Amino acid sequence: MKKIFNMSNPKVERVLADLKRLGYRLTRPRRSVLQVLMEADDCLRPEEIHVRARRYCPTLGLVTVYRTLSLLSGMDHVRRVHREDGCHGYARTELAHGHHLICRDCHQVIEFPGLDDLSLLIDPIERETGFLVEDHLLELLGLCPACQG
Amino acid sequence: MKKIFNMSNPKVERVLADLKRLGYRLTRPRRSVLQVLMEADDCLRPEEIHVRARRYCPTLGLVTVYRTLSLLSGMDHVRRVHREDGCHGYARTELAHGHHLICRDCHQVIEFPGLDDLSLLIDPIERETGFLVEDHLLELLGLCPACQG
DNA sequence: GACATATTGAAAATCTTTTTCATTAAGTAT
DNA sequence: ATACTTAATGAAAAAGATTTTCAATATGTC
Repeated sequence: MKKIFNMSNPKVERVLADLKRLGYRLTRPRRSVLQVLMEADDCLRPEEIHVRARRYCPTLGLVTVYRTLSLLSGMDHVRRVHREDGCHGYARTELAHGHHLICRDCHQVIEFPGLDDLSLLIDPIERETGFLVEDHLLELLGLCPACQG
Repeated sequence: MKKIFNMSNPKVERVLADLKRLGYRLTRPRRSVLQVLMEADDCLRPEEIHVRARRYCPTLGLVTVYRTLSLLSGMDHVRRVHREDGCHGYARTELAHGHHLICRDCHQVIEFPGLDDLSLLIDPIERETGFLVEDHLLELLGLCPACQG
């Protein structure tokens, strides 16, 4: 297999292996999108991913970005994140655990970590509704420190 | 004031009073959108609101639906709800408190009530981040009882 | 290295939402 | 009631995001 660009990122490798396992081809466009997603520390819109990924694959089309995002989120390697402005951002699953602080003034989105255990909240709901809860999305809306002035 | 259509709904009346108080005109198109939102028990997409509201105002344009939704959500009488499919739904604020159970199989959205107090969760976050939290959106993703089979 | 076909990029189509602008109608004064 | 002022409306066009179509390309395999 020809080495296309530097791909020392183990997160990228892991997803590539999974794609291969499922019979998908490991193409240059897919690698480029994956590379961008795995090296990013925040969530990106498809257009932004397109711009960045062309560093690795200059012929990359926006359509392929959409298709790759759809594929990857189907496999839960990336996750689609709702944004206030109505369009979507994508982030690798580790990042997109669904905990956000969103400022209603400057619209910045801050991730906040360390809140994986919502079982106190979720357990009673599962009992009452019969729903099997697999994941959660929690967004807190308000004012960031800078916009409170 | 001429009675345009049956408007015994006190929720509608309350919002109309608020619109009036702020100097907005109580137009037939606005009444029709409001009527639909306040009689609905789930969240509706703008297109769906348009269809239903034309029962009350046959000349109603979709553009006005969008404008009215924007006005009403600015006043927090209705709230925009993110949907899996990428577009938005709107529901009166009581309904749209941001607590949803979403089934990944049949995509039904179930509201669950009675969870207004997330202060145990929110207080420490406010302390750590300096963020002022005004509202929250909590979505639980999983499988509804019917789709677990 | 050649082959079968999954994948791609470009263009066009779709769908949601916003903007523009001439027309209409709500609220107020007459 | 009638006239007046201007906020609000509807239609068309524009703008944006996303999907579909399809001929060309490149991957993994033989």
